[in-house]
Amino acid sequence: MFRKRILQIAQLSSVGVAGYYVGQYKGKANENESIVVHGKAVKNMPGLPIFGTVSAAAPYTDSGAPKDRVSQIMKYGFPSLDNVRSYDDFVLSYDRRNRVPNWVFEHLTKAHVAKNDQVDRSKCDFHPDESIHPFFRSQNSDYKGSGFDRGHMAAAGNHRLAQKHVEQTFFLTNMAPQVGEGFNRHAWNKLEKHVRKLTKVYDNVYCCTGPLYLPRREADGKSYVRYQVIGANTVAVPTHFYKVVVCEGPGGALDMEAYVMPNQKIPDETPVSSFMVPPETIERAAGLLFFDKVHRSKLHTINGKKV
DNA sequence: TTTAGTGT
Repeated sequence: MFRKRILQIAQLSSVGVAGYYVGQYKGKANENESIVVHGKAVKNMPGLPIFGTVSAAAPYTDSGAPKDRVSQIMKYGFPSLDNVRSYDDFVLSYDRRNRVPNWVFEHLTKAHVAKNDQVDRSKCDFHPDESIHPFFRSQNSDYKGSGFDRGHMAAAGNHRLAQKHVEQTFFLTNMAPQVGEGFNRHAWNKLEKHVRKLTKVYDNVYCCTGPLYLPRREADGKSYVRYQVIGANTVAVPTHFYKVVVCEGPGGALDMEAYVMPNQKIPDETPVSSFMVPPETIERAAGLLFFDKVHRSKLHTINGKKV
């Protein structure tokens, strides 16, 4: 059934994701499995930042090496630490290589998405984010004439509590090139509205959004990841976008939904639900773990199905 | 309604 959904997406996008995931989505979430870190078995506990930058940067002393060895090796600086940026109403990780976000995180409630006459989207302008090094910063000129929209990852309509909040969603750090007609302005917008509507049912909605670069089988039978880049700063045009949401009901019950949509014109009648995929699929493709602190067994449903 | 780009 999941495979069928992926196939639908693959057909829609002519992107061969199907073979990529077959037999894999059941493989995750074995919480009792031990993981070897620094030659020691470590229990795979949700929320333990085994793979995080923090642990990579922390000195490891069990080998008898000098405590400050890491700081000696890295004397002149780490090439990157996660490039996380926190704004007033959303948080993102910026992909300096592709000049688009890795992921953007939002917390939505009824109040955050409610209509607010004090907030005017039309007063907002797209701005380059000066906190990003100029080598990696995307500019409005990169998008101009490209044929692609500056597509919000954290949607402007999700941040209506204050004018300042909606304005911050217009930083180019929150943008990725999206097909406008039939995608950003239609199918993707429909998905964003669906997520906003979840706040009518749930007290809290946690939403993670980002790009994907999925491999596709080409004429020679081999798979390649191929994507366009635009502008002087070679901003990557993702092949797909994902959205993973966790919804918290009144009793603390958790439901998860996960979507992947191809960055292309999508027929208007296509239901949002046809883009549902197992969250593991996105995690494997993106190299990210979503809602790692939530034990998957605490989830009542994933994509509307009992776990 | 919300998502934007282009032309003025």
